[in-house]
Amino acid sequence: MAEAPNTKEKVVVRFPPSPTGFLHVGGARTALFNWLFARHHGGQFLLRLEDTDRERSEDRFVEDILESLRWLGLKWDGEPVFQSRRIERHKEVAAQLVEKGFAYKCDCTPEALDAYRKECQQKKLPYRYPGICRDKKEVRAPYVLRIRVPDDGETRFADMIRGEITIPNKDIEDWVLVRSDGNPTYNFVVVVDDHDMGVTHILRGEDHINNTPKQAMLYEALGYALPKFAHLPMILGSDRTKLSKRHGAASTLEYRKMGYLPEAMVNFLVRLGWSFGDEEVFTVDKLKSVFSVEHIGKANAIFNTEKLDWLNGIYLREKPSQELSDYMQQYFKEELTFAKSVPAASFVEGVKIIQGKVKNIPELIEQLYCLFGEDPDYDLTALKDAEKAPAKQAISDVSALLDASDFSIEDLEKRIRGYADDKGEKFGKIAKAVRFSLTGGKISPGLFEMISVQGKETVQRRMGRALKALG
RNA sequence: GCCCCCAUCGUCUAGUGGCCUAGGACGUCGCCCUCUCACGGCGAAAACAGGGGUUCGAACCCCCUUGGGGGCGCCA
Repeated sequence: MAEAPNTKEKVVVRFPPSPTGFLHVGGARTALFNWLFARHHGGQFLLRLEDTDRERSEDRFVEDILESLRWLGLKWDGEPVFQSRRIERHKEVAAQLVEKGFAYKCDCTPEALDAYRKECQQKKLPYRYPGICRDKKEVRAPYVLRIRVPDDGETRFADMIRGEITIPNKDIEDWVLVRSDGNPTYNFVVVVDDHDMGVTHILRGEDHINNTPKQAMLYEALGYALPKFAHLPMILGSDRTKLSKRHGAASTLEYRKMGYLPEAMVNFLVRLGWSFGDEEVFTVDKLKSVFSVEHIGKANAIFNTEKLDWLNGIYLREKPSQELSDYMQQYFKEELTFAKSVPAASFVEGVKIIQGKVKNIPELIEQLYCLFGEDPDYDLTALKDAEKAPAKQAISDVSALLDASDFSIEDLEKRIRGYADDKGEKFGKIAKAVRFSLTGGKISPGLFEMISVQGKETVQRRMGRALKALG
């Protein structure tokens, strides 16, 4: 049953990656949850590139992120916002903050602070900016802008997943709003941008919980309405730590290369931290109708691809062969050059008889190569010695039998099964010999389907070569 | 060290006080189906971290311990 989207509440969410690296699967899942949340509520899903760290931001990462989202089918609304282009606005708000007395200038040097930080570590004391410049009348450039955090009290906020979260103000330092070079920091701009973009709900990783009170103070200081927060459980690597570059194929697009279908990836990712009773397999449409934060869990999940493989097999099996062929032409063109001269219709037929037996696209391509690539090398160990002579006989008989066949599956089945019956042989034996002649080994798609797809010329040529190999 | 969050099979999870001798899924292992490989079917092993409460009754509520994760930047 499609649940009617809640149209009463306006929903605007955003996904704000920073283009300082590839989009890893944790980020992809955050994007997915946001997108699903927006689609479920008939709201907007905005994209913002947090590229204020000019040193580390790169265009290729922007492209990687956009391409990852496109691949997964997570269409964003409107044009992506580049945070770096909003710096004048950020400075304007910073000035307001100083004017209202919520922020002050600080000329402590990074070196001095580092030394103090080390000292704290040695003494096993918690480090926090000690407030040296809080009441200074005069500061010398270069200086940073710090927010004045109350010494007492606590800051609390509601989390849609975890309930109320409370953090004592004494544990929050007078953090930097604007760097000495004039560039604003993350915790500051994120508030300004989310407000300006009209963001109503923030779904993000649990690693941001500690940033939330800092941001909440700013919302209050600026008189902005506080959005609703939902801190998602994290996806951890197999070593149970936060996902990062060193976790092998952490980049989303790598999974495309590994031959996972986007629908499998989406299905897999959504089940990491979200559930819907006993159901495991979801179409995107179904997700749009049933997704809800209430079913998001609290505990971190380990990224383990066993279930992904299973899901991928399901989606591979179900995908219309023509669509799957097109998909492969789009993303695996290089790998398919061996099939250039194969007629399109035969290629699709080939895909059709293999797609149900593999769990990713490289495996599918490997099998297609067996069908359409170069003739195989014959692995004589595939047949026991005692099987070789009867196999030769069967191969040569079947080859002759095929002269008159129209190569339809029905006709092939009738002829070959008939031959086995006539000979008083088990069909399995004949099949094994024929399979060997066409593949050089013992594994193949269904025999008749394979023969039909390969066609008379290839089949008889390979049979001839097999006979030669058998001596 | 300080702060925050979390805790059910190996993994993803259902479970919101009695329906739980804890359900599903992946993976693993048997068996069946079968022209091979897959698919599919059937079955098995496999978990409430520990200790205290509260209650007639606790996987579920509270506290402590332990364990795990995250955060403590002029990164985002």
